[in-house]
Amino acid sequence: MARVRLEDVARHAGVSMKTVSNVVHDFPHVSARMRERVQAAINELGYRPNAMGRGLATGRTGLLALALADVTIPYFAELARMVSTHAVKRGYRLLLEQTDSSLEEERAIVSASEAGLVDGVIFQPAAMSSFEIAKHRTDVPIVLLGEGPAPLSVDHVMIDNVDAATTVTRHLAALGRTRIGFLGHERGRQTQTSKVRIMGYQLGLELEDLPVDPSLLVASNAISAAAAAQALGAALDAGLKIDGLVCRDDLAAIGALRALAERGVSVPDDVAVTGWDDITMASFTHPTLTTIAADTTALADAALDLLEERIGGFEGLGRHVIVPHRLVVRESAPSAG
Amino acid sequence: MARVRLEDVARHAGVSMKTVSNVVHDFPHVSARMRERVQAAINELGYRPNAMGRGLATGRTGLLALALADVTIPYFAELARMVSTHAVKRGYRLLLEQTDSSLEEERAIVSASEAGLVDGVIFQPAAMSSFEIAKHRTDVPIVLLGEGPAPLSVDHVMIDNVDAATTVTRHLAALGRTRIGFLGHERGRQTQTSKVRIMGYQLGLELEDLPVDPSLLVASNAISAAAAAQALGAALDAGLKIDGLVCRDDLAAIGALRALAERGVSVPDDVAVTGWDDITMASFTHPTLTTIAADTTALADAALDLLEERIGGFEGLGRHVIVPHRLVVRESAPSAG
DNA sequence: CGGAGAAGTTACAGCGCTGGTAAAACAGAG
DNA sequence: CTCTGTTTTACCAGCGCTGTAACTTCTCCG
Repeated sequence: MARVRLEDVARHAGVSMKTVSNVVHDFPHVSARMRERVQAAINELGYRPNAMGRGLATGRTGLLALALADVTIPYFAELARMVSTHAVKRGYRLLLEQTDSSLEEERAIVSASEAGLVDGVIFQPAAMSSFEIAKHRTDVPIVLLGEGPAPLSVDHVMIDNVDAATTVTRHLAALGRTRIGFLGHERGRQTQTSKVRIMGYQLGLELEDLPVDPSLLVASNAISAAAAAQALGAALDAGLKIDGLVCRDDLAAIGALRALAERGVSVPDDVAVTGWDDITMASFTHPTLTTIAADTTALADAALDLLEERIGGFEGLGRHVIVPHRLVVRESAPSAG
Repeated sequence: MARVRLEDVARHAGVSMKTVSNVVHDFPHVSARMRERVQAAINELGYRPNAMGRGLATGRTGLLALALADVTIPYFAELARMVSTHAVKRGYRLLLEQTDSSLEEERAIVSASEAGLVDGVIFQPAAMSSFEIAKHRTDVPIVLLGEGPAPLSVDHVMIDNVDAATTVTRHLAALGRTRIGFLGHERGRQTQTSKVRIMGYQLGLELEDLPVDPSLLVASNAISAAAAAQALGAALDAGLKIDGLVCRDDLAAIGALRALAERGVSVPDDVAVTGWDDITMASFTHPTLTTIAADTTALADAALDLLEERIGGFEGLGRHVIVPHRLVVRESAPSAG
């Protein structure tokens, strides 16, 4: 089973390499008889085109990189699935890169120490600033995802986080909640995601004439249910009084449910809770989670659209695409009335 | 910012291409002065080695494919994370391929219509039989994951599923449960995973002198909490009586918790429930899940070890590696006594 | 101070494929 | 039966890099 090359097929079929190449790619201007003859040779020899050879010759690899913090974060897993599925439909395959939100890893993604491997990059930054992205960026086409900063020259797809956070906060207010907390942002330096969501939360409070009280903000040590449960538990034990809770993401909300349950606090009666992302699990928590759902299909599609245009040679300024989101109401914060 | 090639650097530094290549790869036998001079040229020109070129020349790409059904299934997400992390440590990057358990997609993975793109494949089959794998397989190094069938010629890493299922079943029996059900296998044609877990479940029942009753097996329409909840709910409503429940995986267990909660059945008092996989969420369900935890670090490492040997040229028969697992006891099925 | 051996550097031939273009084959018209 | 116009096929030059082997320059010892 030695490696079979294009040339071997050509010789075997008694035609030129280019003709075989044309057959492989289903190019026009190949007579039916010729096509048949070549195909027979291909099958007979078990020929498999070599992606590297083609890649070198065409300058394309058909690979896209998807860079995100951690695939085990359910939202990212769902994002990866969406992007992968849609990418495959468009003839690309997906390279998975995890950054663990580390600045160093993110820099490596953006500055692409190796050229030619991927045709484009879809990147959800967590640590890098807009300035850093602009500074380290090479000329590999890239599309940014999420609420992070985007340099003017880079395409960007996101949902309107401030609006969503405002919506969710007002939803709690409509339930008559007046001491509405926020859970799950980072202690210390915050990701842009946390910042804009807190911004929307505050705006919601203001619109409802509720006091904005910094002591209602409960930071967490990590993006995980465990860290959120621990953080909220500690805050409650220290005397925090709330009757509503906006969580930065569903994982934080799940942690909150746990911390509240352990302390005999009823959800939603004593405290109404909302999540963010509408991960699959949000329908299976106890109680089920009211949450913000981004349209991830539209997100993946938009990102790929922009990226393909860049790959195709578009060189204009960065485009910013806002993708729809909606509030999914479940048990943890039911509708008013 | 035109593309800079190795040759450009060589010319700029006044040396041969090979010397530049040696510097890039930190090869020995390059004098410090030379190294410095070349490095300066590299920096000055902003040279990035081209992966395709190197790939063609060396026959290696540094890419591995990880093929699994669906990354949004939490166990697979955790697997992907592990494999990716360990692969990166070894100098590889990971291509993510989702098969959705479809026979066609799985065949495409195994028969690799394109050569040269990945150095090896790690594949968790769901639909393909051992015979099919052997039949479609090309000579790309491959390692199989999971309890599925493996042809004699192919390497394989798994945990001892029968033993684990027996353990978990006996754990429930030790709690005094006598009507122990099984939830979450496929309706109709079952995956090998389901088969071996049911096998271990039955063995456990037999060892405990409990009756093996087919009506205690509750099949589900999909690997998801929703499908499992629906299936168990229907069974309960139809009169199924159980006091213990072995679930095929944590998702099924989460669905079971939901179905039971909705019917006012207390877990673990009325029904003790166990999951499988120890996904992160298993610590945050209500109640928390007793479950089987595979050593995924060992799994990823073993798979990569085998694969690297194959990539290195090993051509012996398929090796089978069993990786450890353990029972993690939490609230849904606490320890006896 | 000459020569053997080590250290450092270079030239060159591909790796497998495709794009552009030249050449050949063929068909139709006069 | 020749000539033009079109379709089909073949040739060639790389794409960017590395492995091999050969060459040049040092270094050290007798």
